[in-house]
Amino acid sequence: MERGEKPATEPGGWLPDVAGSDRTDRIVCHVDMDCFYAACERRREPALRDEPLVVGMGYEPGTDRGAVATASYEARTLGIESAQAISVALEELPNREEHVLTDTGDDAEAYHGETGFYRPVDMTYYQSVSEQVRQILHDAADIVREVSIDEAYLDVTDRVGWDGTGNRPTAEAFARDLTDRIAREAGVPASIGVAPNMSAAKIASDHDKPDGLVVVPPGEVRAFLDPLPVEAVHGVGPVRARTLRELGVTTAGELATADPDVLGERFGERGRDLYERARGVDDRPVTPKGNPKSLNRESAFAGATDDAGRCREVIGGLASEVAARATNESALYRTIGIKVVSPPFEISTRARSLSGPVRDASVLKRVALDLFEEFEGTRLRKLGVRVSNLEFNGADQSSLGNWKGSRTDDFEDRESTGEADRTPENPISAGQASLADFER
DNA sequence: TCTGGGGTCCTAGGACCC
DNA sequence: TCTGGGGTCCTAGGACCC
Repeated sequence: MERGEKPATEPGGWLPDVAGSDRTDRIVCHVDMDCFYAACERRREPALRDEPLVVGMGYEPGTDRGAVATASYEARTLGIESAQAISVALEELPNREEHVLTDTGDDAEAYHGETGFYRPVDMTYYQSVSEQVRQILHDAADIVREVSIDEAYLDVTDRVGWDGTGNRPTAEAFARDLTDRIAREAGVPASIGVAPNMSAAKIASDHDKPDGLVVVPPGEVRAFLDPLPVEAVHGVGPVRARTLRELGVTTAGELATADPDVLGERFGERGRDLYERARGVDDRPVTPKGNPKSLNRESAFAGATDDAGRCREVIGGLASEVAARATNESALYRTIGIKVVSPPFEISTRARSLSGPVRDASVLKRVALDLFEEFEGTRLRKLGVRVSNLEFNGADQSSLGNWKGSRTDDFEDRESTGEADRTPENPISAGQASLADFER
């Protein structure tokens, strides 16, 4: 391999030329579940329907711990927002004699709600519902990209027509059928946006939630986007919105007619993207989701602690969990990192790369603890462990890279002997390398 | 609104290489 | 020997998304 040349199996590396990537007549569908976690809870507990419902994690009655993951629309009208502290959210719920299930399954004495409910996140269950939805989507479209547990893009160019000519259903009929089917078979509501590209489809699905169905045909994209606030454009959060406001840009239409050079100056590469998205231009092809780029586990203390022993314990626990996930995903990692958050909310990260990919829980743990040393005794509220620079082997390798062939079955759970390690520049094996790295 | 957990992508500066 | 240009990798931090 020439130096600098990326191995072809590199996750997130180049993709083969995907037919249709630069077509302007694509039909892209964005499916977005409405309040997915809350909808799942209602599916198995119908009494929660039409009630204000807060789903959160980490809540401990009487503390500020825990944040809202999803609030039902009924709860939102009461002022409850996602990411809000649960203690605050519960105060917004009207009172009645009713119990609230806590994360530990006990009734919380701290709260007697009225027509308001709290349920702890149950990811395993939501995953199972998500899987049902996933199967429906794959049945409905040839190309599906799952973005998250409750969101996916579909390229339905070959199955749907804008105007319904030929034997194809119209975009609207297709989307209507799809939401009906998801509701019927998976038991959860969805909103759908259809447009000529991913960005516009995403904005469309968001436009009329819940239970929305918005179709934006090719000729109408600009007219649809222009009046929307810039925040509607994917990639514009609070920080960029403020910067844009300083430039006099508050709507997507204004962003679309802003000076692209100025945007490039302020936002770098992203500026160009935002500009194009606001103009309704987005050539990214819908591609199936590849392998993850990093795996990470983090956890917050109730309050903050400067107890180094306790922190080391947590780091060790998180490291084991990350290692287990890596095994689960057949991932090898070359970079190990930690994240520490100190009050009020200062985030620091540290990372170290090994000379070869490994999958070794003890190395992971030791490197993580080693990186943590510099923070020992510091007051911390949160800790995290992460692995990145991942490589995959085995049958779960998705779509790309398998053709490289040679390195599929020569290692199991043992440490990697990845190809990269056998190059002339680096003849040592990954196992040796990782230990040498650690001791240095 | 003082903040949970799991991710992605981009940027800037430094080390290092030819 | 104090000096060019081109490039990659690594780390740390930031913004954003769900």
